Amino acid sequence: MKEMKISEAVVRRLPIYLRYLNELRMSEVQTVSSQELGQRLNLNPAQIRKDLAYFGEFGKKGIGYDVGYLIEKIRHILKLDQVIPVALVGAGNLGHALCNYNTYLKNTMKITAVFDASPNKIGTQINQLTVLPMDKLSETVNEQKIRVGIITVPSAVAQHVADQFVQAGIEAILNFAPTIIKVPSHIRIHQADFTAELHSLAYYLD
Amino acid sequence: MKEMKISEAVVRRLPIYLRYLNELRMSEVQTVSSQELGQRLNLNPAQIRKDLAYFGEFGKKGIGYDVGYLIEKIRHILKLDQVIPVALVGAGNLGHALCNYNTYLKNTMKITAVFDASPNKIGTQINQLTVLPMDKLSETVNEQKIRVGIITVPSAVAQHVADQFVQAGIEAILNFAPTIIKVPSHIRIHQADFTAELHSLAYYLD
DNA sequence: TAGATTGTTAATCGATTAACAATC
DNA sequence: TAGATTGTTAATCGATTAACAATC
Repeated sequence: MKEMKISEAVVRRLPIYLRYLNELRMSEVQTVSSQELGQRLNLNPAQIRKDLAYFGEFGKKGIGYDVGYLIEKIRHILKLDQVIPVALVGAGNLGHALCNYNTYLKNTMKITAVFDASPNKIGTQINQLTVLPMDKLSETVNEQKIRVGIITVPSAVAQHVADQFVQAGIEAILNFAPTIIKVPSHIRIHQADFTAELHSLAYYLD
Repeated sequence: MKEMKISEAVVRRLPIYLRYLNELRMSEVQTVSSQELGQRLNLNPAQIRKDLAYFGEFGKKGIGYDVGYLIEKIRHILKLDQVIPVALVGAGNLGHALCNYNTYLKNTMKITAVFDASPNKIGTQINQLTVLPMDKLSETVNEQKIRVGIITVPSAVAQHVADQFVQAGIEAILNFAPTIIKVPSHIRIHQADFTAELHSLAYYLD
């Protein structure tokens, strides 16, 4: 059980559980069943129980899950029981928007450095952060122990930015540019592809 | 074959194919094999052939696929051989960023109206669009035959905006707010959830 | 105790991949 | 013709769901 490989589908659901559990805690709900979770999140209760059971026995038979305890556990599983420093490259509107989520994400992932190639952007402020030039990337990643990189630059330069992230020693990348970028296999990469999302939506129109 | 149900996984890959094919066309590449596509997109060639075969026989044995022809076909399958008018609610940084994609998406989905509840935002310009008040939503959706809605408002009001979209007669929604919203079953909804994406990324850190 | 709900096994369902005849 | 590559079937793999004993 210790060394079981967890599927990507499971890992993608955990943050969804976590978010709703946080809402429940804010409403001072003490306990929740897989049934209630499933109802709210449009998921099968058996699936939720199975997902959680990969990591331990977090529930109580006949009762359900303690909200606070389950939050703790999922945060730990996702390694979100620590602040993970994040760098963002591309100080446009999208980069700006993402920086605003720092408050929302406060005790977990935190954007601690913003970069841009354009002299117009360098030196400007985004929230409390000063936009840095690209040649400070490697140095900053090291100093601040940044582990994750976010790419919000145009597609044409996304691969180049990814290469610089990899060079600098980042462990994972979230790419918003609408293009598939290549990274070495030890780097985790997720695609946040708004245009593909919209295009696949069109298929379902009548 | 006419009435076969296509899985969501297949539909999500089509825009990825389309995008790379467009790149190939720009480089004046005439023909591409499933092998080459797979290599570039990190997909199994058999999967690509199977995906395409759900919709017809688009390739030539021994040769591969004609780039221009396949683009035509996928655009048609995704209903992107027409301009689909889109409304966006939430004229913040994120909304602003998405409006900038209009150029990129030019002959397909097009944001034709932007709304916001805040008096500070109403009347301001985003690209060529004037930000409208929420009470113009229904009217505008009807007049412009808008079929898709994008939500870029805070989580707390996302459900309310979705309800208004549904009321106005929209067919599909792309929600950027980090919360699960509920819509009637005839409405297609996709989640563009940046925070969940980041959180699941953390799991894969060492 | 009776009712509720978990954790887990077994059954089902669906998606991916391998293999290959057809054919350009 | 020989080499390449499709379209498609069969095999494999994996994920979801149903069912239920255990137990709070």
